Amino acid sequence: MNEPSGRRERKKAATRQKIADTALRLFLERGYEAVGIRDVAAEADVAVTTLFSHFASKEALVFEQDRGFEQGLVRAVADRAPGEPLIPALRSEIHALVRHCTAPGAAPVWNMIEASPALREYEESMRLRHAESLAAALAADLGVPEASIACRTIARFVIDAYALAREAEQPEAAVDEVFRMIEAAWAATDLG
Amino acid sequence: MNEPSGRRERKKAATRQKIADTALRLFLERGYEAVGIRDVAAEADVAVTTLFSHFASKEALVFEQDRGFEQGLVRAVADRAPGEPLIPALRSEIHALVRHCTAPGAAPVWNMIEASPALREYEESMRLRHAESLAAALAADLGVPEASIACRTIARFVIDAYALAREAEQPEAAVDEVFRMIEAAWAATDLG
DNA sequence: ACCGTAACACTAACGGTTAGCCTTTCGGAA
DNA sequence: TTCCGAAAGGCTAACCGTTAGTGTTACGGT
Repeated sequence: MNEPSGRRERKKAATRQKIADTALRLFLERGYEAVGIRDVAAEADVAVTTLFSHFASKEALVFEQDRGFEQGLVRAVADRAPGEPLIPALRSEIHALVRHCTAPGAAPVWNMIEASPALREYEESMRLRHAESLAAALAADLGVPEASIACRTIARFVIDAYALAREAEQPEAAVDEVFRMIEAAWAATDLG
Repeated sequence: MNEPSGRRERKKAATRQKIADTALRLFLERGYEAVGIRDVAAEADVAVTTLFSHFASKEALVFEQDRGFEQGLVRAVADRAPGEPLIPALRSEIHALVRHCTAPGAAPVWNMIEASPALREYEESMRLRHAESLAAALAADLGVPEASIACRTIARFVIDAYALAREAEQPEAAVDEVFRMIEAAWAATDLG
């Protein structure tokens, strides 16, 4: 009934990619707010409704790879080397994310995001989702109930580290500074 | 040129209050999404544009007292008794906020907020603003630069405590649990 | 060869938000 | 007291993101 591999899947993926590429190009050329959904759809040669069947919102066009970030975090916990302590594993994952975002080529996109309140707000709500996924992964890894306050707290703190680093002048140093605090917070729980 | 006290100010405040009261009443009666801005404006007997000159968005109608929360946090730092340690002062402020939100009479409003993604998202972005104000207050109180990572981190953590407590089954206990972690994080900084 | 359905298109609208422009009303200076 | 400037409010009309409703095409599995 399923087993995706087929022409359909390829076409769908191609359409999605074409929309995302077109959107990002237009946004960078003319500015995020100056480009309307109808512009993107027309330039990508798809209907507006098609665009929205691939992306839930205009902002989602910019954060196309959001899923990767989320899965990276979860895997940093679940798939870490046996015996590797939790917090350092998370720290290096956050380091990787920050490096990815501060890479030279990525500057224009992140400038655009910082210039748009709508995009900043969307990113924050995205991070909330990431924190919840991470909390679930932590709870699973530690064998405690999902609602565990300690897990949810650490998850939020880790996401905060990413957010704070992104706004800092020296992102890498900021990650280390915040993680020193997280390490202490973690040690203060029953679980640490 | 200014010195507010006048009939104009009173009328303006009255209009604002009337709009907020009407909006909250309609939202609770019919549900947040089922009530349109035009409904609120009509029922409050003002023009839509007038409504938007008092409130920046539909969501802002629900969080009318947002300012009070923000100032409370800042004052908890700035106006605390001389010699009183920082973190406990923040903890009792958060306790007060949580008690305020979990008060019996407030339940319908918070249920409504939890039921609406738009309102939840707005609340989160509101908290971001609060965290930034708190970070500034902390930096001022401690005599460190505004950009100080430690201040910004603690501010975020404190706001997280509020957010986590609001979602917890036992909000008061959650506040204490998170603040044990914050205390440890604070002690791990240069400032603590 | 055929059927079910996923992908896409088109039209219209809805609802929040804003721009442009005009009227009223108050506060304070002349 | 009078009058001017500005603030508050109003009206109209639109913009823009988003969705519902309704088809149409083309692919995949049977």
